[in-house]
Amino acid sequence: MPASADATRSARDRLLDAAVDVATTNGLTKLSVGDVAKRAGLSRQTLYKHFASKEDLVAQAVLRETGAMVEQVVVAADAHEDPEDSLEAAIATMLRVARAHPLLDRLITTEPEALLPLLVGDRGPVPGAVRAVGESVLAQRLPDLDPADVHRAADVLGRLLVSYAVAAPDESPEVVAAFLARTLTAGLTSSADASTSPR
Amino acid sequence: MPASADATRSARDRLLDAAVDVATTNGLTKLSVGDVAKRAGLSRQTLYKHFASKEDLVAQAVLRETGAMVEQVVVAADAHEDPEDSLEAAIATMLRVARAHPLLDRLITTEPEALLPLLVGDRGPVPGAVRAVGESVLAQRLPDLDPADVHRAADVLGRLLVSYAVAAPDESPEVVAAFLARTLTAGLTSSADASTSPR
DNA sequence: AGTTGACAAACTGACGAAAGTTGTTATCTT
DNA sequence: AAGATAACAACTTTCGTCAGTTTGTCAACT
Repeated sequence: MPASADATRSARDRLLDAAVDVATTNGLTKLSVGDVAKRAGLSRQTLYKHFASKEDLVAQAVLRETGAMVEQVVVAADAHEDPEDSLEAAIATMLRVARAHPLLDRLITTEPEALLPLLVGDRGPVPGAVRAVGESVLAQRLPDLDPADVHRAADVLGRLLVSYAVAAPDESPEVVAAFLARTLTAGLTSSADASTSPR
Repeated sequence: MPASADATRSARDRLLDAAVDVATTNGLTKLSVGDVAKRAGLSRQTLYKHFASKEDLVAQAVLRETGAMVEQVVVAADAHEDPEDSLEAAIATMLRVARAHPLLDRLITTEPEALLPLLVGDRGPVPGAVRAVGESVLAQRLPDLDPADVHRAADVLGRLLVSYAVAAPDESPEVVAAFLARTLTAGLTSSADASTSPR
C-alpha cells in the first residue's frame, strides 16, 4: 500500500491541519467537525472515515502538534555533544516553540480551562511526551547516572516546561534555559556518588 | 484597644474558618456569604463589618491559609543548619501540607478552573508566597550565591510546588524533596563560579 | 476514496420566570 | 460599640422550554 498510503496520509494531514486552523481562529470549544471538513475541502463524512469521533480528531491533532514540537527539540539537542549544551538547547527550543505556537497561545489566553485536561499530571499527552524526550536526551548524554534520578529529572523538566507554557517566565527563554541546564547537569552529576544508585 | 482587638480578631477568624469550611463542603462557586455567616454563628451584616465584599473575604481566607502553610514550611526549614537538609525539609513539608489540605484537595478534584486565577503565574498569591519563602530560605543558607540565581531557583521551586499541588508526584513527598534538595543545592553551589555574578 | 442527502440523538443558545445572592441602609438590643 | 433583624434594589443563578445546530451513522451515487 505505497501510493494509497501516501494519499491517505495527505488527506489525514489536511484534516489535522484544518482542525488546528479552525481551533486557532474559533477556539477549542467552538470547534465543529463541519467547519473542519469545510476548511480541509472535504466532506464531513470523509472525516469520519479517518477519525472515529470529534474527540479522536482533536486527540490526534494534539499528538501531531506535540510530536512536531518534540522533533524540533530533539534536533536542537542532537546538535551538541556536551550534555549541558544539549540540555540548554533543548529547553530553549522548547520554550521558543511553545511561545510561538499560535494555537497554544490562543488557548492559553482565551480558554485555559480547555487546556487543563491536556496538561494535567501524567494523564495528558503533553507531559508524557515531554518527559519521554527529556528522559531519552538525559540518558543518552549522561549514561552514568542513576536511571531513577534521570526519571525524576525528566519529570521535573516536564512540569517546568508546562508551567512555562502556561505562564511565561519573566526572563528570556535563553536565560532560563541556560540556568536550568547549568543547575540540573551540575546537580545531577555532582550528586551521582551520593545518590541511591546500585553499584 | 487590647480587649476589643482580641474580640474582633476572634470574630474575624471565626468568619474565615467558616469560609474555608463552607468552601470545602460546597465548593468555591457555590459559596454564599449567607452560608458563611450562618456557619460562623454570626449575621450576614456582621460579616460586612469585617470584610468589604465577598471577594475580599475569600482573598483574606486564601491569604490566611497560605500564610499558615508558609509558617509550617519556615518552621521545618529553620530546624536544620545544613542548606540541603533545610531545603529538603521545606519542600517535603510543603508537599505534605498541600496534600493534606481538605479545601485544596476538594477544589483540585471538583473545580480546578476556580484555582487557575490563584495559581497562574506571578499574579496569584500562591506562587508569590512560595517564591518569597524559597528565596529567603535560600538566600539565608547560601549567602554566597548570585542573587539572580537565587531568584531563578525560587521561581523554579514555586512553579514546581504548584505543579505538584495540582498533580501529585508518583513518588513520596520525602523522595521528591530529597531529590530536589540534593540536585538544586549541588547545582547551585557547583555552578556559582561559572555563573554571571559580578565580581 | 470520495460525495451527497437524510436521519435520530445529543447538544447549544436564547429567553423569560422564579429563586437566590449581594451589598446597603435603617432600626432595635445588649 | 458590637451585634441582630428586617427590608430593599440590583444583580446573578437556576429552571423549564424551545428552536436551531451538531454529532455520528445510514444508504445510495460517482
